[in-house]
Amino acid sequence: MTRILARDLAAKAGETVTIRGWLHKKRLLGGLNFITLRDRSGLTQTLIDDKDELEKLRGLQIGTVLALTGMVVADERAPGGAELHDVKVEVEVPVTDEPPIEIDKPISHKSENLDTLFEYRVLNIRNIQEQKIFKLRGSLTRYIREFLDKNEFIEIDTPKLLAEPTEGGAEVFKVDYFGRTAILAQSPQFYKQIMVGAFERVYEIGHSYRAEPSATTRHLTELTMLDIEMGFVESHDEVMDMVGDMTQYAVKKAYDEHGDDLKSMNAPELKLPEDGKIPRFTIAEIHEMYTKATKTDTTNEKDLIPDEERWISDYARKQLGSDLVYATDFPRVAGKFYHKFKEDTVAWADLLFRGLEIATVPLRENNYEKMIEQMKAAGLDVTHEGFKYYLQAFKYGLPAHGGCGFGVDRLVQKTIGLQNVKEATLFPRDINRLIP
RNA sequence: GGGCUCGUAGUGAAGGGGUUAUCACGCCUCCCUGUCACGGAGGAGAUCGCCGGUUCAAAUCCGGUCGAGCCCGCCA
Repeated sequence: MTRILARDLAAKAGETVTIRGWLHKKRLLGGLNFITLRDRSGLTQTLIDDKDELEKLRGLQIGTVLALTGMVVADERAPGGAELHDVKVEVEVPVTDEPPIEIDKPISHKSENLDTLFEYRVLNIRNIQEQKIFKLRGSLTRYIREFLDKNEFIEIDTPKLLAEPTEGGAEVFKVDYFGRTAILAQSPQFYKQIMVGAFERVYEIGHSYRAEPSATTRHLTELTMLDIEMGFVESHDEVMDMVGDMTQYAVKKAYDEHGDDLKSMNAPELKLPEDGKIPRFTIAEIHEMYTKATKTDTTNEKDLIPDEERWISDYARKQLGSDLVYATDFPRVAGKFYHKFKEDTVAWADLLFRGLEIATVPLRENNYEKMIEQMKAAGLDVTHEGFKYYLQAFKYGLPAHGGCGFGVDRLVQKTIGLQNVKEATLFPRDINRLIP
């Protein structure tokens, strides 16, 4: 008999159907016994009154894979308004070992229990509430792709195994590569810029690897980055607007699609600027406002300190009605050799979402001679093989361009309001976790 | 890398010098015909992370160690 899903049960009243899924809950009341089955669409309640059928489930634990065949009966006492009666039980995969955790109840996300959360990820991802996080995540990246595709960006994939560190900055992982040393890519930075020379507009959603010994609620060693690069840009504003529009589009759509789920996860109410213009403050302005408001002097910092990120986000939400805010005009000293510089500042903005940096949005230097100059000024060996192919792109024609590095894990985390970025990741990798 | 906090049945928690180591959920047995965090009766399950020290006596105090969490730093 053809399988039907839990969500379609009510429409099949009066018919005999088969559902397949996992044993989710037994409620044995004696003569009247309820069995809840879980499939990808939800839960189905079934009523088993036949002693022999019930006996097939003796000793079988939650998670047992079952096929249940019975008559669909509409009954308002049943969750979802319908349930299965006169059920025939077929055990497809028996589970006899007691599961180490309970999955029919909310899984603890308290920070002190995160270790258990990830230790038993294989099982707790079967929890319906837990699955909402990753269904939302799937939707967010789907809407991001939708927006970028509409705007004629090409999705690309670039290598994660690289020859050697050339960019500076974050620490890299080294791996043995047939006797040579390879490194894991910290970002697709070079490759996406190179691709601007061919496609103008490109993006990639892929993994980046950071060997920084950062033990915080916002760092992973393996993270999912959305990298975007667009050519023939007129201004930094144009890039910031594009990234801002994309973010608002994806988050708004996700809220529309998953409103009930987000509510059940206690996600904050979404606040986006009515005119679609994300508020902007320069780093210097934020330092000044923060210093004035908190009496903590940050005016000599080159970047925002984490508390400033939270503070300015709080300000933007409460005063300006926006969960998103841009911090612009980083001081010149914060810039890297591939950035486009202004007089005292660098064309680099951070997009903050609910207190956390979720994207860096810079403009790149595209002039070959200037690049060489800036690389030398940064103390880099421009004749190094690692730069050869990168510089070819500049030498043979790279238009003005800019883009962003956008943390997908952080976007998911903050959309829901999770405390730790790892909670938004199926199998997080951090400074001391490599399994499962 | 620095600071602070925490390791007690499978899971989540209580207890902070002398207890038979407590509770909830889960698990096992039995009762229960409308449960949906079902209910009721009974039961099993813990050398209190590990090593050492103090003490007549350590889950409890001290030191070390291992593991975890949070904040800071680092960080495209």
